[in-house]
Amino acid sequence: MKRSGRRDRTFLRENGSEVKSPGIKDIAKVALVSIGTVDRALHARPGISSGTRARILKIAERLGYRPNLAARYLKLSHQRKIAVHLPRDIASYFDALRAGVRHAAAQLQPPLEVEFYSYPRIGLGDVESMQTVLDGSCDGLILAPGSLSQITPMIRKATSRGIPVVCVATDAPDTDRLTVISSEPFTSGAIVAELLSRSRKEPTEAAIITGDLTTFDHYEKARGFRFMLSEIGSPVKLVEVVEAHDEYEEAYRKTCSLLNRYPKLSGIYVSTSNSLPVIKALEEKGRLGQMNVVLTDLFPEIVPLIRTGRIFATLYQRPLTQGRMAYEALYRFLMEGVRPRPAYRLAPYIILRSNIDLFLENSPGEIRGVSP
Amino acid sequence: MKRSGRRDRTFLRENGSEVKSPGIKDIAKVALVSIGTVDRALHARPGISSGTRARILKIAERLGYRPNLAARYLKLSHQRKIAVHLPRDIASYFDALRAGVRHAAAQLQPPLEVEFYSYPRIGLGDVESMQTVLDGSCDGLILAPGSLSQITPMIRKATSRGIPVVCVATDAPDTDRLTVISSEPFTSGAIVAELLSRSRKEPTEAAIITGDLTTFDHYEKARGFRFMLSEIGSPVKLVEVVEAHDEYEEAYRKTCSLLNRYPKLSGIYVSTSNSLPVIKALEEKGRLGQMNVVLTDLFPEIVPLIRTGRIFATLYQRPLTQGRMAYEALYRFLMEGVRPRPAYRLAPYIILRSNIDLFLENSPGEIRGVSP
DNA sequence: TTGAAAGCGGTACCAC
DNA sequence: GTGGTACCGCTTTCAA
Repeated sequence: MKRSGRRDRTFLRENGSEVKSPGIKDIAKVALVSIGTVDRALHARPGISSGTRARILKIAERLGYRPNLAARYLKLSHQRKIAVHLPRDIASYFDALRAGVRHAAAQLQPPLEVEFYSYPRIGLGDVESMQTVLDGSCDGLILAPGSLSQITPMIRKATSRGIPVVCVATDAPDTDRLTVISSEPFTSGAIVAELLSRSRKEPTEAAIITGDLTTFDHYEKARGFRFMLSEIGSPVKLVEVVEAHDEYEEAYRKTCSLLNRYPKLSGIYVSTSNSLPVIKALEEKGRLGQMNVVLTDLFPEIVPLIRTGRIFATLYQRPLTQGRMAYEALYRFLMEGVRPRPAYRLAPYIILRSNIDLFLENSPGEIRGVSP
Repeated sequence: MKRSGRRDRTFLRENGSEVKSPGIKDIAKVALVSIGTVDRALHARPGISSGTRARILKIAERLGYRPNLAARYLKLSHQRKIAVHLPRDIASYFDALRAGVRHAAAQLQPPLEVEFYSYPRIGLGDVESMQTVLDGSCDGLILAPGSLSQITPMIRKATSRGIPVVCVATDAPDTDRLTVISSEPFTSGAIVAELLSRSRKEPTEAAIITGDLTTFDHYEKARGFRFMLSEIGSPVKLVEVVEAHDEYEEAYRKTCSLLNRYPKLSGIYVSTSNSLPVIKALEEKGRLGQMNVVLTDLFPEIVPLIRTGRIFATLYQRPLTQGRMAYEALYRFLMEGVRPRPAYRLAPYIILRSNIDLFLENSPGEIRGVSP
């Protein structure tokens, strides 16, 4: 039987007995130097001759030296601190994102100190929020860059001071942020186009209700939608892209108008979280349940609509995972010096009538599953 | 501006200055005892009067004592070892599961020592594989319980010796395994039924190709499929459930026969990984691309078929996540005494033409994303 | 029943 | 350039 083992802190001696994995003392003993010298060699510190350094490094490698992180953190126990700047709105989304950060922080030992700063909503209070923290001091930043023109220089300032910045939810291009974790909007749009097109032969009409096409995320969703329609030669025709600017009244009004103008409209894709006014309009016109409606994100009001099939699907942008990954990326960079990829683009989950209960079972509070 | 902080190892003194979080020394100082006594109190060790214990515990609570895990692990550095027993087949699935375990092991510090044991396939060599490890010694077990009748007593034996067992991929009911991490089969079947039914008005026929209906996982998928058909009043009629016993030849032969007998069959759900023979049969009969086909799991041969739309979808059972969660559950139990939920049921991912590339971008080797 | 002290494996600092 | 040593917070052992 094959037996492929993995030994982290122990290794097999030739006689087969297990011994503890080597530490700097073992290296020192073999190299006939002191542990101080070994330390200098391993960390490329000054005050050591290149000859001994090379010799020690080779020995360390031969012995399979791996530092004991517990010991290191114990000694260096100066707590690092990161700040998380996110809007309060939309709560269902950003609360989950914060929960993801918290979850990851509880998992990775030793934890970073995390401070949460909340401002009313994107574009309102975000700049001030970040300003206060830059005046103070912290070792890393997680934020959702809303008003790009104002946030971009702040990100620059932070990184120029050596403070790594991780963007979540949306990206800040042309900055040297450490990385970005976001749901991939183009794919979201493409998925919806595919779902709405599936097994239709006769031509039908669909519309998108979005926020603002100058927003990268919103634009990309529409682009992905169009792309997939043509890619699969869909019989669905996109008749309109409605910008509702994430306002309740505007979305309601424009949806009513849309439904009046397209009595045969059979599909709607709401590509932001602003879906409640759209549903209200559909309901009032008696067309909820008659059309294929795909939404974005999941919150309590949506659940019964999906359970009963009045809403076909919603795309869940995995805020919990985003938060967890943002923390992890920052953690590994701060604690281990590991640079993450420049971007992590998550595939959204497709939530349907058939799987929504499983999603709900796994989400509330418990986040990813294994926590208490 | 609201500022909700979270302090793990530091706390705010009344004057607002940050100090390090209290350790057992601080408790000892306040309680006017030695750190040894504090230790006895905190760990409910013998040799301490219940009076002082209560007093110390109260002080510890008041100070918000949280043990420094780095220090604890440093001192206790006896490495715990877990064994992972999984079949070699189906490699695309179980290799990913192993990778998930490895990934989690690299994340959670200090790592457990992980030994991988592989046997040819479920039902072949699994019992022997587990036997060897029970003879040896380890602190925990991760395994896919295949031949229930034989594995069940071994799980009993392990747990009776105090060795926790985590099941993955499939469950072993009526044992006291610590927990099970698996993809939810009933939901898988339900999702496929919903996908195949969507926006069909005229009656159509569908079939399931499965392994063996006496296998819980396979049975549940068929049950979920049937359930969702009736739940949504689907026009799709399930005409046959074919058992192919995960054999290539048998699946090919039976699919050919199926296609001959149902010339109007428009949907097929392959509920195990054994999809290649089915695809071959479809291709030879010229019906690949003509029908709605939904598969299970993702491996290289499938990718181009989905990209070109010849296969509608595949349900990905998230082996990486399963592996990661299994390790995490075992880790938290062994290291922190945290008991996991009795079962974690994962929602499968729906992979379509529109999102397959994003899945591939995030999967290969990099597993969950943030690792190097 | 309690106190004192020795490490665990690193890092950092001082003395040579 | 190099060696020696204190110390991080906790567990454990031995002595009182």
